[in-house]
Amino acid sequence: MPELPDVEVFKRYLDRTALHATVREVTVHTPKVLHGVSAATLRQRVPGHELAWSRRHGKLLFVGLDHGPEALVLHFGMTGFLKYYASDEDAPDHPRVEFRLDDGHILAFDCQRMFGEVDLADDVEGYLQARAIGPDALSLDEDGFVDRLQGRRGAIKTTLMKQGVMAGIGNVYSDEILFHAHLHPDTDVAFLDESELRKLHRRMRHVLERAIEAKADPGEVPRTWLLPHRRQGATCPRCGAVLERKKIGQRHAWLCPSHQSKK
DNA sequence: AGTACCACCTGACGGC
DNA sequence: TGCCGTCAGGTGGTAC
Repeated sequence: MPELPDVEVFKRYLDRTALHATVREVTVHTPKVLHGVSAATLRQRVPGHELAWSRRHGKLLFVGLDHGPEALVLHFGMTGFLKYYASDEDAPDHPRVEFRLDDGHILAFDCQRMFGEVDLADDVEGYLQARAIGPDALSLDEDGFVDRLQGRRGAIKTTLMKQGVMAGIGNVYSDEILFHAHLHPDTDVAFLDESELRKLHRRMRHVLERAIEAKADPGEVPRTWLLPHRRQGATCPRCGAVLERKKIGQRHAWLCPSHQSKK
């Protein structure tokens, strides 16, 4: 479930491993994960270039080729992650695309369920625009956040998860943010006044930043969070009420019914 | 603009 | 033991 915090962790992993290495060879084991680019194009355009810079936007990770605008695009779907390794015995279970590097290591894009995507972008801004991806959730200041949400309607959970509204929040962290904001996930955005939206923005920032600090690891986030307790029969770490699971906008939300009351 | 539903895909898990 | 249905989760397409 790679959402913004997970992808930020992947970025930092890349930055301290494969970044600045030069690609020697690209091997596409599963063409299905390629979106918008062919294996032939990857093999033709990537080798010989340095993985020179990285940029995360929402759930997307861009890896720049040399110091130009062209970049690999990695989207991790539900089960994707990166692995950098030198020896075959350290290879992950489902390497879909492998980048053999000049430092003797391999950078693999692993994705068990193949919902992830690998692409090649001419430049970041154009790519985001073409895919109608909104601003990164962590790049929004309070005013920007209010601007993006005001005038909309529909469940707040669904709205936070729309990548065109803002990028990076998925099923798990939308629940976490709303848990911290004491808002029921089915609350209509139109019912939230400006001060409530500002408060929600502060909760969102706090949750995303703290999750990154915890390496997006459910075992590392505070036990007072919802995240480690999303399972049948679990109780709210704040008040002891039995947690509820509810379908909202075709997704399952977890919430505490006692302090996330519906507005 | 928002909602609903389906499809994609694999592996884990519960029920019988 | 083993088969089968269900679920997880992000996104995109389509119809209303």
